Amino acid sequence: MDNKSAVTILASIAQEARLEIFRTLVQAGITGLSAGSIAEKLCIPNSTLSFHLKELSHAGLVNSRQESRFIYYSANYEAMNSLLAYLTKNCCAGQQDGCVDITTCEIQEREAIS
Amino acid sequence: MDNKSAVTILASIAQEARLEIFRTLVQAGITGLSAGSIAEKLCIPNSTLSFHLKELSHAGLVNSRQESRFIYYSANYEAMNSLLAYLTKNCCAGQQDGCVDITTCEIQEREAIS
DNA sequence: GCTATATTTCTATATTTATGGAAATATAGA
DNA sequence: TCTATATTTCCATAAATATAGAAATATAGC
Repeated sequence: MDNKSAVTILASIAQEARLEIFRTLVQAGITGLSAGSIAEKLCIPNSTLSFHLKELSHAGLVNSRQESRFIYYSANYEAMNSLLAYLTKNCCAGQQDGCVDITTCEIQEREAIS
Repeated sequence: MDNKSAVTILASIAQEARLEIFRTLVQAGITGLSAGSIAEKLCIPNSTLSFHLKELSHAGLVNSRQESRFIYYSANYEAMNSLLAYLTKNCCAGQQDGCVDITTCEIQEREAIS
């Protein structure tokens, strides 16, 4: 991850409609949702949604796959992961004085097991 | 955290100069850096830097404090934390199929102890 | 109060971005 | 091939954002 691609990714979700779309996809899981069902769920006109999905795809934050006449969009979790790691990289220069404490599902899972 | 404030925060770092400034502050720790030293370190004209710092402050991503003639800017780790939590909230609808795995310094610390 | 230093505000220009209707382009079943 | 459905592209307009020089505003030491 470098500055430019992080900016592209951040810009892709620095917009109300797109952030809503992205979070919907994050919650939808790897199967994702079709463009039409996103449009319906979030009340976004098709052409506008298409524009936003293109922005998200272009940034690499969402993946898409065709299935019959439908195109399914899904969150790219690896990209999200890389972005968050980039933002917090070398946080506090290695000191632990107030740093981020993110616990997402994989970590919750790991801790539940141990 | 809601959609609007997340967008404000994301927009504040969805710009090359500001992302660089923010990451510099994240790495600088709670003491932060003076406006002048940021300008010098990143080769950004004062007026431009001032504009960007205002954006970051307004979004709540950085704090500032006056110390003699200097103004020190520092990362707001709580705000960063909230943002990352918002982005990954209810990730994969509770399933663990490819989710984010962020481990920042507090977690590293906790794991090093245990 | 004067001077030097630190930072911000003002200003104008250039650039990028968001919106949604209408038309165009796929895809697949009959 | 015809038709219905799904999605994207085209387009024009409106709005927001980035840039940096010059001027203005703090702050502190003498």
